[in-house]
Amino acid sequence: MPMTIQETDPPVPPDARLPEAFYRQPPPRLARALIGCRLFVDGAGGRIVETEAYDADDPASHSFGGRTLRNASMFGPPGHAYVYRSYGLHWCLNVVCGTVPGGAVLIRALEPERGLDRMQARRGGLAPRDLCRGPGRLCQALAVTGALDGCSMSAPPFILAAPVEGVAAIAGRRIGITRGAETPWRFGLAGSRFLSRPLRD
DNA sequence: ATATCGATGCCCT
DNA sequence: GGGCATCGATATG
Repeated sequence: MPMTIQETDPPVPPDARLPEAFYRQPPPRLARALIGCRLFVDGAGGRIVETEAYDADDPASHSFGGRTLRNASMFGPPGHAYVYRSYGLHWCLNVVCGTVPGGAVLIRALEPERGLDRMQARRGGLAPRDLCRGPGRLCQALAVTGALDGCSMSAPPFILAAPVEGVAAIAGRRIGITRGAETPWRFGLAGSRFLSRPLRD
């Protein structure tokens, strides 16, 4: 008989919905606040361990040059998704936020907790550690595509829930950008093994 | 451990 | 045509 992993999913948080005001804060603050939150897409996902902030005054941000067809969701309501295609092949998920238009938080990594079997099936049977370690990998594991661009994070298929335990977040420089590289708007859960890379200044 | 490279879509000049 | 908010494979210390 083949060795199978029996899933022992922890319970879904009873009230997943975060208040609308939660998303009305500047991207760096929301990026920090999202560390430790739980993100599920159709029940698959886990604890967010890595984020990055972007805003309209930021040369690294897709919203920097103003509204276009691709970034239109960044100028829509806070608390909705901005999903874009990266390097022609990957998808990346952001949470739109801020007190002015053009802000978003990129979800870069999470610690898988629920739906391990589905995530592994989508990711070629990789170990849990490698399922959601990076924004493109995370979207593949959770089946996030452009079809979810503009959708509310407070409605199916999304669940985004506040942490149930204390969170120690640390900051560093963002990854994979050329402009605005000094800005320390990358946040990570201290000590997590599920980061895409260690946090660096 | 770090470095380099190719794949690939599409927005923008 | 240039430039990516990436990934996986390969090469080398």
